[in-house]
Amino acid sequence: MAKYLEIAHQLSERINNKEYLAGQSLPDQKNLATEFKTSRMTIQKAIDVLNFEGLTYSVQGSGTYVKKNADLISDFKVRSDQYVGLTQLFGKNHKITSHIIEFYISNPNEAEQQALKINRNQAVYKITRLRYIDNDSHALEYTTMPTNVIPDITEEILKNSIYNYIRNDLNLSIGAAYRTISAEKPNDLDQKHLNCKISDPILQIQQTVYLDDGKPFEYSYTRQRFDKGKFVILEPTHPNV
Amino acid sequence: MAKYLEIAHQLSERINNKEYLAGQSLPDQKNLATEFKTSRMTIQKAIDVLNFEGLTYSVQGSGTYVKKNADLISDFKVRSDQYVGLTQLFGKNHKITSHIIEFYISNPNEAEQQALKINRNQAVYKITRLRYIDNDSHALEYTTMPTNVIPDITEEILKNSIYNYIRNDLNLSIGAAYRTISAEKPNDLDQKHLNCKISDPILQIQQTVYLDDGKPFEYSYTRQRFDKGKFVILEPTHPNV
DNA sequence: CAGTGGTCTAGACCACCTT
DNA sequence: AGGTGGTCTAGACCACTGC
Repeated sequence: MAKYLEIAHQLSERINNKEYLAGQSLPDQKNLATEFKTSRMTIQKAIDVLNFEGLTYSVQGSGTYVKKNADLISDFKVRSDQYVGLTQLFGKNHKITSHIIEFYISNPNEAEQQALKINRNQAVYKITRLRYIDNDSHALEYTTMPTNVIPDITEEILKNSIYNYIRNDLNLSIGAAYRTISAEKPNDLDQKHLNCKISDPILQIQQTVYLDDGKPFEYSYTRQRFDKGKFVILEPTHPNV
Repeated sequence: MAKYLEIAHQLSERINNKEYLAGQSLPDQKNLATEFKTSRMTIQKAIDVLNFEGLTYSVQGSGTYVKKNADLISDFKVRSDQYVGLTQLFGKNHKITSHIIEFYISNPNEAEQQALKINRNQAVYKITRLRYIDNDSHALEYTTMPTNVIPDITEEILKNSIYNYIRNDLNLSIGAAYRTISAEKPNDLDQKHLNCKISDPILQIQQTVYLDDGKPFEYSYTRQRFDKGKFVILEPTHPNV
């Protein structure tokens, strides 16, 4: 492990242990450099990590201070060591299963072509799954993936987690995600599969997900009954640039 | 302007101008250091900025590559140079106005105490506004702010933007935001003010917003009719740590 | 193996906050 | 003025990739 990460880790433990108190400052960089027997640049890289994580913030000419919501930040970080497929979001304490409603190969429509940056001739998987959390039908998921980017999907994979397949078997790493969240009226399929009344709103998350290198590999909709889930985000500050 | 930011800026322009093509690599750090007459550390800080912004990514032992969705990233960055009050999100091309429905000082309820980290005796502003975009009623906003953190709010301020007041007049800088997005059934007030039927879903954004130093200053709900807006996010990768 | 990015050093100067 | 963080240097060694 790099020295600066090691130091960042130790400092964050001190913050968690209240050795450095919220609102108060850390020792100055020169002293930290002496204590950790390293150079100031390395201390600064460590502090950059803490600042990025939102545990601390630095004021030029004054010092580096522990944020007053440092605890919230740490909490959230644990919960969102994820990447959003349902499996990641709920996998720890709950059992996720899937029923495959549709699964076939076809050509992309215009929205899909645009989002996935492919043309009409590039075949895509079309996947419709009903997802269960602890045997309770939870969400309808419509997924489109180009066959050349994510090859050889099987029903077996769909019954578990596509994301685990992408990461572990295809050994690809997932990058950014672009999401649009909206409230919708339930359509016939929602009412049938999600067991909802005509007056029950639907929370829809539409997302395009990209690989590390920026290539889009998934265009999907997830629809769930309004009382079955919320979407949570922590938006950090980025005082950069 | 710091040299590394200047270099980052120039490199990002080259990416926008397709001098460096998507999927291809930048010149190596040593050459860039020579070109910009600087040290490798400084080049690396510049590249860190690009990587952070999602324009590029680096692979140890191989090179630094332009992401294939670099254009999407730049686009989004422009649109979200914000901070989420409605004013920021829509202010450019649209006229935002507000009708004040309620505005008084009171004591916080339990949820507010917890979110704002205050006790029952700390007075808070309670603000209910109906917000218009281009004279079209768009959203109901329920805001709670501690009077000691954000003092001297007036009706005049509420008719415009609280966020501009916080930034420009109080000279405070806004930090992270924690949001929960959900779909809800319309209540009586929604139906009255947002002109919606009982079957029209509501998109609700509940947020706690923090200052730079981590002190929470706003706990609010924004409710809008399902067909009046969506919530959009771009979630970057953070391969750190 | 050569070439790349990742880390680290020991010091320097600057910009800014505090008093 | 003194102390703090922000930047920068010129070089070094290491870890990894890809031929």
